[in-house]
Amino acid sequence: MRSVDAAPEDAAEARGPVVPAPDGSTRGRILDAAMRRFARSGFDASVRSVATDAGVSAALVIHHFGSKDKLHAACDEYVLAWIRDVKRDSIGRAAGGNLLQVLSAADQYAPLVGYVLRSLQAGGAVGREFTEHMIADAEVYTAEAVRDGVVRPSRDEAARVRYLVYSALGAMLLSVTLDPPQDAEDVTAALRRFMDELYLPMLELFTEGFLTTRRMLDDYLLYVPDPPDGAHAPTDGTPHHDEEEP
Amino acid sequence: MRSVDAAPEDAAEARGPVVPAPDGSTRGRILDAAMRRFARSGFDASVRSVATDAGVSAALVIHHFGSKDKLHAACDEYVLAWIRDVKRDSIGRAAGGNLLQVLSAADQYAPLVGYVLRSLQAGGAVGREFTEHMIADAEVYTAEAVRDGVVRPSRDEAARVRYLVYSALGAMLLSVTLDPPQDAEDVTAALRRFMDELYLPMLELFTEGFLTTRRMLDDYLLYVPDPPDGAHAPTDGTPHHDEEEP
DNA sequence: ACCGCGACTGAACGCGTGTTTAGTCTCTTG
DNA sequence: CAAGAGACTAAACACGCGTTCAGTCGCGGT
Repeated sequence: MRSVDAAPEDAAEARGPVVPAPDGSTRGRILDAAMRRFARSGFDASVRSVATDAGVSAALVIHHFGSKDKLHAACDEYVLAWIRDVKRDSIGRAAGGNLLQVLSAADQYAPLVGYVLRSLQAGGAVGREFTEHMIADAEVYTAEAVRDGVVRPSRDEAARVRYLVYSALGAMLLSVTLDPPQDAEDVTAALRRFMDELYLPMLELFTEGFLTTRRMLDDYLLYVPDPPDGAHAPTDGTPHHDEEEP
Repeated sequence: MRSVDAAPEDAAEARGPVVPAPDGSTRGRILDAAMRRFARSGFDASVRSVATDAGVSAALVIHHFGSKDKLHAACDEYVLAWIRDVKRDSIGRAAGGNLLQVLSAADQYAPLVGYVLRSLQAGGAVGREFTEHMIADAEVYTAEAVRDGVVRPSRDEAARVRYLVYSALGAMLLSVTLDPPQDAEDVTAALRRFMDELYLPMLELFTEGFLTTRRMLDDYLLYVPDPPDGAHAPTDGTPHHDEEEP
């Protein structure tokens, strides 16, 4: 039931889905249409609209999925399975915590990306789970990077990872929300444009930092003595109030 | 149906109290109720619900504002005027680009904060304008800070400011979206909690950076020769290629 | 050949929505 | 006082929504 369906897909639809493709069944067609419609128009899209997209009646959608909520849940599951597949197929490339970037690089994943963003926007299950997965992955990768000496250790690794993921994801979400692609079509292009613009300042910040003085950090460490992880005491950065600076 | 532009509006706007409080008029009460309802329940809240909140009939809401869209627009204007007031009264404190933090410190601004977040979430006019104002302010403040030597200069100041604002705002938005306060009431508490958790990694990143090596930045600068601001050449860092690690 | 069953549909139901209508009440004004 | 104007409301209207209903079609099993 994977990608066995070959003939009709190739001709009609531009590219056969690489991954958990809906089988040829009508139910699968409806599920796929629903996922794309939700990605494009948000979860307020009507059942009738996805029915039209799938070329069936609205009643049939309910017949197969029971209710709109269950259709939504089925889409969530479908998308999560798809994401799991993509991640398994591209381990390493999706490192660094920028899975969305990897996804937006290939247009075939456009509906996936759109769906994830819609779910993040609406606070749905997919958004939550996607975020937590990214945090979990990023924890592993940054731990490796710290061990290899290419990333500085943090006084609270978990908090840092969470901060980084929230910042990156949130910035993307905000960008496409405030300045949505007028084609309402591919968010991937918008995401790429966003990253082209903002990659340099991110890199700058990551390698050179932002502040020239340690004062704010030291003051904070003095004020709040113990971060959750007691392993790294604030003793490594000797808190003294002076500006070490050229 | 014509009564949209009324006289009392002029009076209220001209006086401009500390907070653009709604005058005693029924119209003002409706406007205030609508703003709070939209902040709490999003812009899908029904006209009838804000009418109930204001203690009037739904028809009267339409009678005073013409339509739901115009009510929404009036709320936007109302909130923007309020924000302008707050900013004028707390110049300096709202520096650094963390106006939302300042706002969430005082519970009296809870509906304001909620409204702004809802507008950011929905991509509304208030969200857009709020973001652009924050970027404009942050540009001024970081320019000062760079001149004073407490913040490192950037190869593209405008892009950096935009990146910082989008990251900060986006992270907050994502946080309250994915993990909304179950009371559906004060987002300010959620925002404070969010900042308590993530202030340390932010400070760490800003003073110490994230990467230990300049390789990624130098590679990028080599690959993309000229950032919009041609002032700072990438000559300061010597790019060298050794082993590869993302 | 018949039966049954699932896919499938057009039409309708019930509900909530934004908005309109017609009317009442209260005040101001000539 | 009469008349008008505006604040205000209950009721209704038109519409889109998710869902249900009754029925048709086609196909596999006995």
